Amino acid sequence: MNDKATGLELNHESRLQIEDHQSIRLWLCLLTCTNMIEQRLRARLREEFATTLPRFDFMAQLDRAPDGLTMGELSQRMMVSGGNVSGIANQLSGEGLIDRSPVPDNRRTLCVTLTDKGRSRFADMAAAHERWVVEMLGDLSHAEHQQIMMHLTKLKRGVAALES
Amino acid sequence: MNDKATGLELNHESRLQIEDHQSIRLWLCLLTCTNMIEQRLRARLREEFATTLPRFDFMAQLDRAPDGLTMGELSQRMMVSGGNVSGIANQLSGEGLIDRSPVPDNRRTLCVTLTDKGRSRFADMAAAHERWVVEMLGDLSHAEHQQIMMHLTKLKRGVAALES
DNA sequence: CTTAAATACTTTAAATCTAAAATGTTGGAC
DNA sequence: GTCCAACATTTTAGATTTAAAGTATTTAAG
Repeated sequence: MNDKATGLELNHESRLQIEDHQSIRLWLCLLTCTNMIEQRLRARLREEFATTLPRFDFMAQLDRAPDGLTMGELSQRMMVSGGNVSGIANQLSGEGLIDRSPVPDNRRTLCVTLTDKGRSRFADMAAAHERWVVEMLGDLSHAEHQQIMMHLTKLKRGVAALES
Repeated sequence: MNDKATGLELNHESRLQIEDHQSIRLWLCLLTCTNMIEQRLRARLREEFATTLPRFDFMAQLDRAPDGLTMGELSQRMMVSGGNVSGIANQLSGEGLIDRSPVPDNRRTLCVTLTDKGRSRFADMAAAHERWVVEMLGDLSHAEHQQIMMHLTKLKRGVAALES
């Protein structure tokens, strides 16, 4: 189907191979980009705020959801295991940065929210975090941003649509 | 600088905010994509080959470098700490999948290569891995692949060029 | 009502990962 | 030659992460 796009005439075997290598290369490129950015953010959060990326992510999710989130929702949105969320919640709760309050009509569920202290602590970190991300991605123009977003969104939908 | 590109007239404050949010959104999109793909690959490697992504990555790096790699090179290419590489190397060496041979003119350095057993074991996994990646990224056309690669490569260079 | 399956969360055990210290090696500077 | 900084790797200690088992609660079927 891509023969027309490339204008090359290749037999099935070699075309398939090329397609495969292309996908692998794209995947490795994606992975490298993400790792590079992640490591820089991780290092800066540690140096300047003595915290970790998952802890920051946990608070960011809560900041985006003013009504609070359940542990399960946090696990889904952070894309980590439930046990992991429990552990981070214990830390942050111990430091007075979040509250875990029972939900009236379901005693299994906990609603997690930022405390005032947590919200103001997060605000400082978020401002720096945003500066760092803009510093790293700012080279790209508005149009390029939109193009990549469009492609990655399509990619994301394709992956999410797969069974299993 | 992007005012012209967007055609919108925004004051500095709001334009900056929008730019920031855009970079953040792009970063989160990138992160989500990578995590989704990574989790699927991780699960499949575990289910079908009883191995982990870092072990696979370790062997993949060696497969791509027939002359072998030093521990330091492996650490750099895998983007993980040296200690981590040592640990995985111990595992794989214990299973007879890699060799660690001293380098004649530098007794600090070890040259790591795949054994025949390691190479054939990796071949099976690589074939499946390639199928999985193509299955996930195959929705995109050749042209789209190239565009994303181009943008991500630019992004990567931008990040790598930053000081510190 | 009773039971069983599903849900929300926590705990546990094992693997992974990191930063920092330790070990051994090399290559000049003097 | 001696010393000292840089290098390549391993070890260590501690934090993070995961899958799976465990606990408690809810839902719904019989």
